[in-house]
Amino acid sequence: MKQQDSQKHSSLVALRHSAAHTLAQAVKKLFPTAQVGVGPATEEGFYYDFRYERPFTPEDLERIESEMKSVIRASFPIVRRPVSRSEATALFSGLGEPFKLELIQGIPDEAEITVYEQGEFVDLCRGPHVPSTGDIPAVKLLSTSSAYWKGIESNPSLQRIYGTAFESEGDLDAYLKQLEEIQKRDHRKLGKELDLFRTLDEKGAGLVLWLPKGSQVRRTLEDLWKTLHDQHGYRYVYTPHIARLDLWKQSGHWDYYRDSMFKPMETEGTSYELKPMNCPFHILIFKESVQSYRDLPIRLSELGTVYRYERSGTLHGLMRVRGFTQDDAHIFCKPEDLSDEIQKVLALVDQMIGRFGFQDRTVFLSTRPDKSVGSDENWAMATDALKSALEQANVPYEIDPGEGVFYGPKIDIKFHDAIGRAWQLSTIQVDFNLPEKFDLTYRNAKGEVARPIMIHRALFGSIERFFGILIEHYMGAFPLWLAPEQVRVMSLADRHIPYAQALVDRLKSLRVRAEGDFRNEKIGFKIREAQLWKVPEMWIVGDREVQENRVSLRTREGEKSDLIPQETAVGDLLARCRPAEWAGNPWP
RNA sequence: GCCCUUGUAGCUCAGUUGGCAGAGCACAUCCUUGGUAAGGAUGAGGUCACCGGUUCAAUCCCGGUCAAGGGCUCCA
Repeated sequence: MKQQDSQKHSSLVALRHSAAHTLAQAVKKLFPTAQVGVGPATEEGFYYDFRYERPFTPEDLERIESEMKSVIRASFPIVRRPVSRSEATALFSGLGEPFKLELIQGIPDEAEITVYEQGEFVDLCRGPHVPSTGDIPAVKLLSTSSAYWKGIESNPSLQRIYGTAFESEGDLDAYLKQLEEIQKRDHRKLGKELDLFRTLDEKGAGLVLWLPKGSQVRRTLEDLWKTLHDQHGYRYVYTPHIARLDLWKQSGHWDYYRDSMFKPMETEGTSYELKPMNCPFHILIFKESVQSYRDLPIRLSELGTVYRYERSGTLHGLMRVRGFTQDDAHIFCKPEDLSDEIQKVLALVDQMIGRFGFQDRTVFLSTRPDKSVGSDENWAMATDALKSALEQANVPYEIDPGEGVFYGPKIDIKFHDAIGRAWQLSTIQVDFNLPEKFDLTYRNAKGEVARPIMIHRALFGSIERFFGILIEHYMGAFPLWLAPEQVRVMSLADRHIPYAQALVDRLKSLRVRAEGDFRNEKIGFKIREAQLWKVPEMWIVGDREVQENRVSLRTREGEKSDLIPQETAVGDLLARCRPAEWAGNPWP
């Protein structure tokens, strides 16, 4: 089964790669002065880069696509031909393709050089390809953008044309449906429609305004987070948003992280810096409060808001912002406790994230990067501790070589949402660098001075980003326990308002997030509106309900149950509307 | 930051080949008191992102700035 999957995958790669060549062939035919860059298959399709005197327009794309289809109809055989270096150089200099010549120069001496020909088009390429342009059953061009030659900013800017190709029209249609689905779920669109958040834009790009409804969701998340962290032995702390630049020099952030930090601000001749991370403050708290091994491990947690300078072009809704709140914690422990502490974090990750209904989870262990600090022994010890924790917790994982942070290795956990997309949420990072920089010590059981190890960890990653992910995952329809408005009570006519208002008041006093819609509108109108706001439950009140102290219920999904006694409805709601940790306790 | 595209009412979007700015929804007032996704009427609402230039006249043409969208790169 696995082998079949991988065969299918590699044949799709060849198909898309051939589609990319076909794209280049079509562009060269319609725009003979265009020069070709590279054109690989990607995860979801393919692209090809061109240098041309003007940008390609959507109309150009249509013409190019129909030209591609005629190339496909012509069924040109795709022929592989090994060539000598001098032959290749002569060929592409004759064609006036400087980028291809540059690629040839980059091919090692001993490597074979091959070209692939289809009709009048020839491309430097190592393959593989499908046998004929006729073997591309379904292809579509999607968008254009710019990209630097070889992805280097100082290089010329090329125009990239994106497309995708599939084994069948049906597969292509399914893919296009998925794209539509992604657009429907876009958290920026839903965030606006549902009044969840706004970005400051002209008043501050990359900064988030949490509107009341979004703030309510955040509050529920944060309350639950704090409850779980209390239960797991963390101590909650608050730290400032700025500190003197010296702190960031001592921590090493100024050396290693300066490009992502806002510029320092001068006050009374002293430089202050906006915090990009919470860790140095937690370290200062450690120094204030720990002296003995008996105090360890100490777990300091904070929903700490940090500010990082992100280049303007990279900002994106809630997913990439300049001010965000980390669900942060730092665990300081004895070296021998490291693996144990990591296992505890893994368990907490599952307990916290497990309730959101993500499909599954993949775990990556990232090892030492090129740019890093610390001794080989420390890196080996920390990496081993992460491995042994994963193995003891029976968590399967993949190695991500060189993707660790500069101060230590890390575990990254990705979760798959309702439509299968993977999001990196939780991260667990071992750090032996900061404890040294700040000379953290404690007395061990033998009375010796020892150095603690530090673990940085976050479950959500950033609250802003996690909220964005949740909006897309749930398509704005938050589950009852998380919904900003849980119940909307609606009056049928004005004479029902006193009963309905009393019902809302009762629910509010029980800490249910209930609102009333008593406007002078027909019930159909109110229901439509509540549906559009994705309120999970609608409670409808008319003559029959008032007379018998009942309510009629309708859920967001359209299920109805009429004339439920109020006591039953309220009791049932209380049992469902809160996380299990708070069951039976309306005042978390 | 760079390339391309875009910026008109609270929202979604028309529009003017340069001559007083338009719709739907939302909002306000009134009529209607209606049983599970839109009852009706009236009204208010805009420095056409911002700054400058060309012109008798600029929302429209030109330049710049800011921001958003799609990418490159980077990442929570």
